Amino acid sequence: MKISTKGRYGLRALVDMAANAEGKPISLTSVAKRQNISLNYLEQVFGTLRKAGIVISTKGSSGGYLLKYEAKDISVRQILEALEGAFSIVDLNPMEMQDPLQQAIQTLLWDEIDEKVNTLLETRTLEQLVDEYKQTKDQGNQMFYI
Amino acid sequence: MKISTKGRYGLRALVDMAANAEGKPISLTSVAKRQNISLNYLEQVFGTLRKAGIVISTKGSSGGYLLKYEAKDISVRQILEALEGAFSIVDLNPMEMQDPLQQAIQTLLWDEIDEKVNTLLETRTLEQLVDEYKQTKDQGNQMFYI
DNA sequence: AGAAAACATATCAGATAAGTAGGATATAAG
DNA sequence: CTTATATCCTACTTATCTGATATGTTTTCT
Repeated sequence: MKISTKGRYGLRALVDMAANAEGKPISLTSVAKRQNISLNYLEQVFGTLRKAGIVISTKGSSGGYLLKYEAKDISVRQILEALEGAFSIVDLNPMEMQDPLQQAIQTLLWDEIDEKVNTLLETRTLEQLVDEYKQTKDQGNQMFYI
Repeated sequence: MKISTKGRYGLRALVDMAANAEGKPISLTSVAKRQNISLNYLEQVFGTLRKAGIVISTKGSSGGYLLKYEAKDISVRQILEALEGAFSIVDLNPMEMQDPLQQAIQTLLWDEIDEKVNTLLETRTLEQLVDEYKQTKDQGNQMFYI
């Protein structure tokens, strides 16, 4: 019941991208360096993000990736759904679904969890993460200027 | 990011047990039949539940399992924690934890999800599930008596 | 022309999940 | 006192997923 590294790394890389954006495409090489993630692995992740319509790419020298929409219009749910599939706390096998007892558990537990989590993921945007990141980063740097 | 069959089957089996309780121990054989779960697998699951202090067992003929406490005093969280470990939506590797960006994501996302889910699991009791089950089961049976 | 980037597959080792198998031990019932 | 019915215990198996790594091909700016 965990979010895998694919989702975590992808999300982190996107925040990094958005935080370091200046209009021009950002290379995965630079993201990989800053975030200490294998370039090869990041390429796979961004392939998925591109196919999901979250980023756009330009090939060739001085190419790279850009967000397809503004950070405030990209929800965390979109991102994680692209990388991990839609969130659902359980994955029932056919036999379980027929069980009448299962219905009770589904209603009181799984459905409620799914709803709460999905609502939160839907609410949180990439922009919020970027803002929070910049803020905490600045706090960290302040100590050098006191 | 799923609850595994161990947790799902265990929870279902416990609700079944509680719903069919009459004071005397209930054998896993009967639970396995009603719930269509492999007896061998259930035995492993109930071994864990016993060690976690959720059920007590009596061996031998006409032996079986009983809830250690009343159903209203057993939270779903206790059960799932015994079978799956404490709920936490992510499991970070050491490198990630040091990342400053990670902190932002942790605060705005993972911590909030963990808190919401754990609160729900803590609130829901075995008794609630049993009640819901009995109710929906009765509704299903009513059609035969109209 | 050459460097730097995305893009595309294939491969691989390790971990985990989901069960199976086979017996050992305990105890109530007949 | 024997037999059936339980729990209890541990090892094994099989399949799938994860987290990469490796090796190139294609594209485009300089």
